[in-house]
Amino acid sequence: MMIRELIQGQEAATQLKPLLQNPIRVDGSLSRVDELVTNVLRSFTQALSLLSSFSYDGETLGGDEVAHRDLPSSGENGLPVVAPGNYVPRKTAQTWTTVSHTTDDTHAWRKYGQKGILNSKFPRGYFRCTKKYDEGCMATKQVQRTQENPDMFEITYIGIHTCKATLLTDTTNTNREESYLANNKETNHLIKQEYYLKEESPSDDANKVEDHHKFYDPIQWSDWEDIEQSKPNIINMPLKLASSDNADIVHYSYTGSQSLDIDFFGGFRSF
DNA sequence: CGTATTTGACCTCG
DNA sequence: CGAGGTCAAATACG
Repeated sequence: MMIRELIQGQEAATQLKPLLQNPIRVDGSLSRVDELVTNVLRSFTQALSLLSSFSYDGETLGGDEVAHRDLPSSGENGLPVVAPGNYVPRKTAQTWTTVSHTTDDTHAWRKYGQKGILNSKFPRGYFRCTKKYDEGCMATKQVQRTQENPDMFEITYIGIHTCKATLLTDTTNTNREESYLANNKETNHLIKQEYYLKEESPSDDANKVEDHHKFYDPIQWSDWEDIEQSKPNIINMPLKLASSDNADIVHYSYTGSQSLDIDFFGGFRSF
């Protein structure tokens, strides 16, 4: 699978090269370039993800079973130690946490577990990307209601999405988790209604794209610029949803794969 | 009837 | 051993 990804990326880059060398741009070549660049990036991301997590479930790389125990954990700089003849299971997944009043984030998640957490009032829900088996996307998230403010969720994202972005698509299955994690179902119901209302509100075609953008991505692009270089891929950062009455996206933290820790607070206000 | 959720058992790691 | 994470059979959903 990893080889396939790399070959795809190589092919895209091969097709890209003449397009960039040719000074004469025929129409449509720009979007073609964009498409190819996207493919190249996607292939790299996917391949890297596979590389760093391939023995996570023991079934990748030809299904050779790799024992999880009795292996060196990890060397300095967090990189896996590769013993001769051994593939070392390593989960060096990027992780970031947000606190928000919604759990929606435009990706399709599937719940696979829930646990009571010691000293925590509320259970923690475990979600994986619905495309785990279609596209091998290993992204995961954990959702837990905060003690202090029960209608806020602390959401921890683990691993980047390697599946095709589901931005601006299907929203029917993505927020069911709310109903379950909810103490106050009415509140979530209201939020959900607002969510749909806003989504359907664009008046005319001219404003449609911008309306969507404003709604789905109320965090301004520039807010992320400072940490741009530390992130694996801006596409994979959580896109937040916020209703216009609330400015409650409170806290972001990010942990890169090279033990680069960033922790900062933002008071992002959504118009 | 296919897909998502629920939930207790199971697994892993400290 | 126990806390947290995952699996999977049963069940609910649409």
